[in-house]
Amino acid sequence: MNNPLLRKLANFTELSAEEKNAVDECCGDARYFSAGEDVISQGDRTGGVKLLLEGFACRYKMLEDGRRQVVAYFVPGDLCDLRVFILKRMDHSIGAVGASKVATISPDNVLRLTNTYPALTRALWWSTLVEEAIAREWIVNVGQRNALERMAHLFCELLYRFRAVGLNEGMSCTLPLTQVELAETLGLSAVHVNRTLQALRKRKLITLENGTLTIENLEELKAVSFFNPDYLHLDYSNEKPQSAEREGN
Amino acid sequence: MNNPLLRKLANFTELSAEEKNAVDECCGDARYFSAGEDVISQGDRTGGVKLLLEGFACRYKMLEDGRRQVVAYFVPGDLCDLRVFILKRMDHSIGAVGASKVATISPDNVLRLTNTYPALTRALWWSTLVEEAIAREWIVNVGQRNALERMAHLFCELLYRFRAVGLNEGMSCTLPLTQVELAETLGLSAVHVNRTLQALRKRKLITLENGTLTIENLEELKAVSFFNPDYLHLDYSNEKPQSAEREGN
DNA sequence: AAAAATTACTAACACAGGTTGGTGAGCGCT
DNA sequence: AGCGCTCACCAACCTGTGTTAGTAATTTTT
Repeated sequence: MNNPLLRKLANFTELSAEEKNAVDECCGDARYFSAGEDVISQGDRTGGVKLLLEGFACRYKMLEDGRRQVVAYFVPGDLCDLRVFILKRMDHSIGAVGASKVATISPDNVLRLTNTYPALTRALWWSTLVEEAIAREWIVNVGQRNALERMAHLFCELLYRFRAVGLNEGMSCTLPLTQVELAETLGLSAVHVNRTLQALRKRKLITLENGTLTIENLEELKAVSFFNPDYLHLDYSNEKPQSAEREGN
Repeated sequence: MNNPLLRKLANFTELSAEEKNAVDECCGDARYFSAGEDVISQGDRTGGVKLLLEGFACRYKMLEDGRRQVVAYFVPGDLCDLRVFILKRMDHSIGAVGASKVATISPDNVLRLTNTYPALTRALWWSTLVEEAIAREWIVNVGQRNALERMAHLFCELLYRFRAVGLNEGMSCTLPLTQVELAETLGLSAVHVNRTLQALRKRKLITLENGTLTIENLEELKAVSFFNPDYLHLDYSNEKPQSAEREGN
């Protein structure tokens, strides 16, 4: 089964074959979006829940004067809030950052799944709680950390998240971000993003080229950014660090 | 019925007397916390859901080097994430800012309520979605806005939220925040908070003294901070601005 | 009622990060 | 081949905000 949502949920619990099938069937009709295209725009009526199957996407808000802030990234397997359809209109947009494949799960299907499978429901709630925790950590990031720390922290987070769905290659992952987009994510100017990237490269912490991020020294990158992965709640069985390439921390 | 949670949910839907009673009964045993005291601390095992009944509280995270960031405020009627008990440990703390009264609703009661009353369940989901939307707006706030805009935006938000539970007196509300706490909320230094407060006072936009915030010119305060209340989703019946002292935009 | 903390507030200086105005490489058009 | 566009990158200068080091007024503790 290579549904990235199932790979993600496996970080929290084990699901039965029946549950996995039920999820898979809901991801049937998917649409492709090209880089820069909006999946949903601010002000749209809220429809079904979106699931990113392939690619890289973001959630962003615009200020009236044109400033833009990215408030979340989606890696494959990420759902965009399970219950949005309760609200009337989107107060922000979802945009494809790289070319992406997105499935839409209808409200009916969400209700059917959550009414039928308690273990699956718990796993889905876990994923929304993680999403909220990430948002909080981003507030800390822009509020307290300086440019270098912020960027280092973001890269740590993204590596962990790609790894959680098996989309890393060792310490590398595909990350089709421009420096302007990074700036709009970190609350910096594009020029300063450039300076900061160079500082990270000079310190042999990362490389970022051709849409690929490689972390050269994860321990050091975590240390300079005060990165503590607890907020990702990837601790499968009672409070142990996740499996795969398990780390200190 | 003067349960602040019910007053808040009334912004989204009308609940039956039975549903209101069911909620009320779950708020029975409450505890008092004094200013500065932690309601829950980072690392604690997650227990029941907390409901702020009176006072003012915050959610905050600490960095290892002592920096602190407030990532949310709670006004009476606010629940602290409906489903936290799915996670094992708190990745942040909840602290009383002013003296506060907090009820604890057990996981069992949450499950019972949501399994029994669909309309109530929808209203509770609405409140968690609003909480998430506020977190996102805070990312925008610290990421894109300068000191004056940030502070103005926060004060607008708080007035709207106090008003939604009937805890305003016209353009005033009780806000027992020190300048240091404001600094830790807005990602500024305490000194700059002081400067910015004075700028807001000089421009006749607000006063803040003795723990009371008064907004002297809401329209202007909204304008300087690009405040758009849509993200609070207080639109009761189809897309109309809320009642009470209804405003433009 | 004295002592100790906490809080609001001020001034002078320092610096992180923003702004402006560039260059050149790469890439998809026609 | 040439045009337009995007992107990474660079240098010089400017400014918003942080830092440090205070004073004075309140509040809390003893």
